[in-house]
Amino acid sequence: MMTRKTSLKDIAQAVGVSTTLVSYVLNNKKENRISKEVAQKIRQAAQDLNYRPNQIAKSLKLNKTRTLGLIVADIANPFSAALARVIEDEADRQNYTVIFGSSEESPEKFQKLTTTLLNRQVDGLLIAAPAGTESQLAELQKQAIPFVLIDRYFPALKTSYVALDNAQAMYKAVRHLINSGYQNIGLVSFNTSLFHICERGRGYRQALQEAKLPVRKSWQKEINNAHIASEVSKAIQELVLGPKPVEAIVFASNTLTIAGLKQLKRLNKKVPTDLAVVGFDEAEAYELFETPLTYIKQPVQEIGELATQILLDVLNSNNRMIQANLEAALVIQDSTRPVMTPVLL
Amino acid sequence: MMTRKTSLKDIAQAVGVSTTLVSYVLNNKKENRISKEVAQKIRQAAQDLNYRPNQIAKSLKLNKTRTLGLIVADIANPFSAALARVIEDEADRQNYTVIFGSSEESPEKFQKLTTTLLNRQVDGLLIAAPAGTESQLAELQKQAIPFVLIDRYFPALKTSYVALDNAQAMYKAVRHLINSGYQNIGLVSFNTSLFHICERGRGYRQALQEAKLPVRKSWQKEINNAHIASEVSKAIQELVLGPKPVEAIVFASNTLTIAGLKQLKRLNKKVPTDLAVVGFDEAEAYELFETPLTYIKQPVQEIGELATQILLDVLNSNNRMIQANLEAALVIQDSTRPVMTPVLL
DNA sequence: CAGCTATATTTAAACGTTTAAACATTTTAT
DNA sequence: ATAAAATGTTTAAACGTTTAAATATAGCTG
Repeated sequence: MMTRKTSLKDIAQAVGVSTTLVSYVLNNKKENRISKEVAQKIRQAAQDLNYRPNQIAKSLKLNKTRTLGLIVADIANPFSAALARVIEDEADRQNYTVIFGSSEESPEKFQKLTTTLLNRQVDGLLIAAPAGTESQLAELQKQAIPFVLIDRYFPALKTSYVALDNAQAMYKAVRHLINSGYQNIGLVSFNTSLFHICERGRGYRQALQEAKLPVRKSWQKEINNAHIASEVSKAIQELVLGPKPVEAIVFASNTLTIAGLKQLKRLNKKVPTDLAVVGFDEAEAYELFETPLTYIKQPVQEIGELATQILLDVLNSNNRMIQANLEAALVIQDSTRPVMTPVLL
Repeated sequence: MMTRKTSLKDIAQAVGVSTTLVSYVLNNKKENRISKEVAQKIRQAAQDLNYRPNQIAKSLKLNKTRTLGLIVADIANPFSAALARVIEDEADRQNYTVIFGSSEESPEKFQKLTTTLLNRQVDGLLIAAPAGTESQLAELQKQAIPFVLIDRYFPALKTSYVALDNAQAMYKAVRHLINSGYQNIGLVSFNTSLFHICERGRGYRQALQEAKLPVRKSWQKEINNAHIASEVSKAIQELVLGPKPVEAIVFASNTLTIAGLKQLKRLNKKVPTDLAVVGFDEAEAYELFETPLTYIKQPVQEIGELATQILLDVLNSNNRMIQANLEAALVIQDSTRPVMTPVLL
């Protein structure tokens, strides 16, 4: 019953040649040396026996698995999911398979994941690193394991990465708000050491400073990623109902944006009448908000493709260390409608 | 430089024993036979040399990869993403790795994916099958490849599956609408041969029939999955603005629900004042809609866990063919607020 | 001390590939 | 006619594991 899968040996036996010859034919090697008839017979037999090369054996021999490991921050996050999809596509195009895992922002889970993936002999890694994993990455580097960081990176670490120009992205958003007549602008970001998030804060402050607007500590809310719902609710409440209410809020991630919009809805604050809002990232959810949202759009496609390409280049020893900070687009919609100036009224 | 990874052989050499012994020690086999000191020395050496077992070699030898293949319909869909996450977790708990791919509902892509995954010698497959893949599944079955269907299944195919009790789920939703005073109820579903979707239609009709309400063809919209945005827009328009407008709409998937809500917003129809709505599946997006949505909640966790467990049981030859139709919950919120009856006014 | 048992370790083959090198046969050149 | 070159195919080893079977050594029994 349980017929074993056909191997090169089986084909060799069927045709009456050596497995070597079968291997050569099926891999199109030494083409000029092999007689047409035999090659034909071998191909026919392979087809007849429904031959499927055993990638495991191949991997063992060649010490290459044509498999990439992908570690995302949280596969349930649409940004991660989109990235995973792009990377999977690009890898597939180059005949690579992707194994993925989600670190849930935990350094321990991250450690475990890299171990698992490396045990499976992935050829290289694409990593969205959680906070506090810098030393782990340095260790990988020391072991000469090829990897490319995506989305997040550590300025002190000399590695290839593909990320956003986060400061610029946020700067652009805040400039847009200022140009649209908003002056009291709040920020809802994370309480984290992650460099890319800090950069978003920096872009926000830089835009305010350049416009000679005050940079208030109380308007920069830092949320703990583990308690988004409650902390964002509180933050928004303080921003819009406090003694110095803001005229606009800019968010530093899609999850923060969604939590924020929910709370604004709950507080019955109207956008942009009561305040303007700029979201981060795209999300289907935004489209169901009362007002079409102005948001910072990340080039997910480019990030995923470039990162994959860099990694594959490294694997094919076309060595190149690349540090890319791609530019975000600001999609301007009604949530940041320009303020009617008193002069015009 | 590029130091090769340490193998059993290296450890054996370091300690001065055979690789066999190293293998035994590191796998805790023949424990009672091996001298404590040697075992200790071997373990120490393994640690010192940072030994990582080569899973590829192991797989080749044991003809088991401890890898599951997961084929989802579309990883960008939150339902798929959630499922992937649950499955990944459950597999990981049993020390299995998951390789996944997304068929995008295409039988060709599906074919390619199964081939890829099988070439990588996955031990078994978890499959959300696209329409038109029944024969491919039958073929897998013929080749005695262990798999479990998730979410979708084919009644004619004797396979293990874990899915929803789709008819029941929809029946429940429509009954709830009827009990809440709605009589003219529209359905937005897919134009597909997929059994689980058809079942949703059946549940809808059954509820209407039992309540002696007319079942109108024009109230059952069938959308082509490739053109959701445009076709749902049109369907909604017809349902709410046509000669016989409906009082309620029930959707047959999360994507349809989101597209529908967007259009209702565009048409400025108020829920539940102008009409009631029942969504399918959960989605973060629902929470940003003007009205908290009544929706059919799938037990994603259970589906993923059960499917994985069944597959693993099969792999451990605790054979069991299981066909599970799990029950959905109806989360009742404001979008189906009971109609004020004239009597009460 | 022969024979047995228990304990500790090794030998050798296998999993399914790849590939350098060897071998055998035919063709070409001189 | 013979050496050299070209053509076609095979041999053998290797990748890093696992594991049945063989072997070696010591301890015990009567």
